[in-house]
Amino acid sequence: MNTNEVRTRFAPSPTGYMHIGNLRTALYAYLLAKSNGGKFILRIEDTDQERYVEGAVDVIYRTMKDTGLIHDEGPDIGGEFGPYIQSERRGLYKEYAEKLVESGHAYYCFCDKERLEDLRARQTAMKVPTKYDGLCSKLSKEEIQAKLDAGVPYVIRQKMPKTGKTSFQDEVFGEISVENAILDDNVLLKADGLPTYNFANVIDDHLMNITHIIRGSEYLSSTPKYNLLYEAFGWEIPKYIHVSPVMKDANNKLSKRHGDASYEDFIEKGYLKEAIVNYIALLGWAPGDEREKFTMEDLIEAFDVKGISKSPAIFDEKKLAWLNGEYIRELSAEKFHELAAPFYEGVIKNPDIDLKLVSELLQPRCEKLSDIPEQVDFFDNLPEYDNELYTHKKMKTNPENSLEALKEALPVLEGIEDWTKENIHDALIALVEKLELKNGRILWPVRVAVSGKAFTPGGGVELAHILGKNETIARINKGIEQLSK
RNA sequence: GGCUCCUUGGUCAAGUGGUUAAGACUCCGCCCUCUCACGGCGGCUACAGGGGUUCGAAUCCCCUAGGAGUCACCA
Repeated sequence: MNTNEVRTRFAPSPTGYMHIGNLRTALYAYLLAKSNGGKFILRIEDTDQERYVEGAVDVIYRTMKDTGLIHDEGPDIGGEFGPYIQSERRGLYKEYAEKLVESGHAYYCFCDKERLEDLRARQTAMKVPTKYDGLCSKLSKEEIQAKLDAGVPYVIRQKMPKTGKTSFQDEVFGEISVENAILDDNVLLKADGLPTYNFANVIDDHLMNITHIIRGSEYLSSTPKYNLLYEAFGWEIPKYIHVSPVMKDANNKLSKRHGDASYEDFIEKGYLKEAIVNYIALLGWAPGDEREKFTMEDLIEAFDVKGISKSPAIFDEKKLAWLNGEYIRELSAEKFHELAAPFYEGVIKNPDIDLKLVSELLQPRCEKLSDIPEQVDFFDNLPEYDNELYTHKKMKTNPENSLEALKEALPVLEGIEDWTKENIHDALIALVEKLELKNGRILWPVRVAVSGKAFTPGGGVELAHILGKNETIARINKGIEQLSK
């Protein structure tokens, strides 16, 4: 193995859906590895059996594959540092925890939940920091052995130094340093024999040769404790890259628990995965130049830890929508139609409507695919509309002259043999010229009559073409009829 | 509350002692135009506040305010 190789990991716990913040962390880890020609590892942290959610692992696999965050090692594909699921590594942590006990960096603790709760309650009441009081660290060897022999349940706690301070260099936040005295003697190994995150992540990151740890800034304050562990083992401390959370608004993180959209929700709404990846890459990271559109390859090439910002970023769906619109417009007509098709279902049932033509109209007019239904609802059925729709100041139209316009347009349309867009256009423009009017005087009333709406994708000519001759004539007649009343 | 951090327009952000303080989204206006959208052009809006240091501070230091994270046998 190349000892200089950059190795990063994404280590989610399978407790629910993949939310945007998680995905972004995974993205950054992937980008850091790939921009350095390194390896990206997926590790599932399922040491908390109580929070395990069935199917959550599959969501993780699916999302990563979908977005192109392809891992080089992981539970599903293996690798030389497996297993990559913490619960399958359970046997290995105990040995390390015991090593720490031997070297004096950890100790057995037999305190039960009641005592700990009581302790915490008293400390809270006294307005004193809540931390373990170290009672069991004072146990003699004999006392410990006796309890062990008696089968008293125990945990192993990390023994923190009482003096001095621990500091480290974070790649984005700079130097972070804390007084050792305030560090709590955290549980390393739980009574069920499984490690806590605090312990497992250190052991696993080391055993898996992780060189750069990218994770949320919520771990910033506990990182010194992890470093003490690395030091106790005599292991090399990895580089840390902590990233600030993605926020819903100024005060709240984006979270699935609060009903905020997950990756899959955005896909359902008709956002393109490329746009989502592109957008979240820019949420909390900037390339340093003015580019805004990035393919995954571009991101790999441009990514640099220096561009990661310290402050939290608020997720702005408007900007995502804009970016998504950019991606939609770049699609080939075929591809767009393929993606749009599901959104016509149940909205346009008339088999005479050529959906490909509808797609042509829609492609420059939607930011996300879910914008489609409301834009095309008039194709199947002409909505009820008010005659006032015929009034348009700029077009200089009103119900009276619109009635005249429709009456003029009707025979012209009826006279078109070959119902093509060009023919419809040319015929109506010829009429406009004959009557010496502005285009809008004829075309606006036609558009209103065939659609019954104030805004439509495309103009009267396009809509008439898609609706077909019979339906167009019928709708013009309907317009004439209701304007004549 | 203790500790660790954060703070450039409404939002994302560039910026590392000297700039008219970029750019993008949003919003507004104009152009294009048969509506809408696309596209083009233009505009509004920012260095949280107060002290220093310096010839000079968004950039360095201190204080204040606001915000976040963390203080579990969760991760």
